Amino acid sequence: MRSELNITEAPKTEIRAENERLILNAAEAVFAEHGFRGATMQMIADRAGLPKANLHYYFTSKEGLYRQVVERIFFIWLEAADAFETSAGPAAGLSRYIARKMELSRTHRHGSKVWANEVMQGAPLVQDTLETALREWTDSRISAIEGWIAAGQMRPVNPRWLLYMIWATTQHYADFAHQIETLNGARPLSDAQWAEATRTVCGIILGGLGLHAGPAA
Amino acid sequence: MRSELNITEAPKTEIRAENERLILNAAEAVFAEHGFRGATMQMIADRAGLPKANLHYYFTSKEGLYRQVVERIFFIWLEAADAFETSAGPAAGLSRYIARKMELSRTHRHGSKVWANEVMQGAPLVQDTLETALREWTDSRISAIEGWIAAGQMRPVNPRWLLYMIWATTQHYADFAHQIETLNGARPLSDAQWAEATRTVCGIILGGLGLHAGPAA
DNA sequence: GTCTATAGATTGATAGAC
DNA sequence: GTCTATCAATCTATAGAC
Repeated sequence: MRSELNITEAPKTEIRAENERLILNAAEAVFAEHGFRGATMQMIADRAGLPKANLHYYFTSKEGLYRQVVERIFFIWLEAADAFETSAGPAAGLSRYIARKMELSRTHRHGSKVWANEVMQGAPLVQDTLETALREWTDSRISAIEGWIAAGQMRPVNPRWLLYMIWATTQHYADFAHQIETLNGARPLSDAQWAEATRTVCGIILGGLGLHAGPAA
Repeated sequence: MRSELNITEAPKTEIRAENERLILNAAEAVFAEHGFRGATMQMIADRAGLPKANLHYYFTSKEGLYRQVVERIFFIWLEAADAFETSAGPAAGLSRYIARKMELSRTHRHGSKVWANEVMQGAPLVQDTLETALREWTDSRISAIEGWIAAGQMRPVNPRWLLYMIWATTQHYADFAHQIETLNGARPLSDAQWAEATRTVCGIILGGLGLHAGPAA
């Protein structure tokens, strides 16, 4: 007595995973452009190609959806943080980190904008993350840079302003992508332009620290 | 037959100017935090300490109010652009421009955020400004920098990525002020910290271009 | 799991007493 | 010039047929 149900394996779970991914991607794009309050569930639904009610079937509320978008971004940020490897010295460590962050600005533009929006609004959601995870990560890298300076491996600068400079410069290519593309004749940056921008950013910062630019990867 | 009216000179005009200023300042702060769609007239009214209806008495619509806020910011941006004086050579020209932009990030945080929000949303309002005024200004400074490079006054880099780097780094101190202050123990940067950050930014960029840092003013 | 219909709250904007 | 009351539109969220 075999029924016609269960023809595919775990159908409900697959549909759920696929739709959640669809909605999360749409939400990321809409939250990126309009911020939390400016975004509407209707915009997100339209972008996902689903009726508005389906969003509330998969996510409890607008804030719950936003929270998951922000969490996803934070894990991507954590992954990029690993590129800041301190064991190979300042030139290699900094240039790998800068290159990785430039890559993320190209591949995860929306995520960067959502983070920027969240911080500009006073971090109502990620305040504890700033105070714990980001603070610890920042302090540990500041110590590493101070070690390099003490060892005479780079010019003495306050590591904090150096880190902010790297964050600002790399994330600018995501957050201000529209301005950059407008000044580029309304076209996205080409592969060659991304590579040159990355090389220029690495070159100026490393040069400013008295280092020779390492391989941009 | 002297009436009790007209005791002060031009009372209506003074009241109008004062209230418009009050509303514009409140609107700039609210638009900075929430973007155009996320901001509400009620929030702006509360911040200005006025009933909501008064906003519509002085400004025709939410969009009209937003437009005036953005225009005010653009004039401030224009003023900063003048600090990029090319006649004194790269070290003086660039360091004065960087110092002026850092100063603006400190004194006009909200304006910078409104601009960032507007660009992140795809510049629905200032698109023509990007294509005309900003493009012309950028092209003229790129030419100036290319002149310095041709004269052997600085290391050869693509001037475009250099300009983006300066914009990104300086505006970061306004747009991400909340993150910076959180990492500073929930306190605003002191005078000394602002000065040191400005010196560090100038030092790294000028050093990366093979220049000696000029006076940070 | 999907989708139409709609409830309940909030929005931009205006009318009209003061 | 100020401010309460209110309208029409839009928002988040849910109910309930399919």
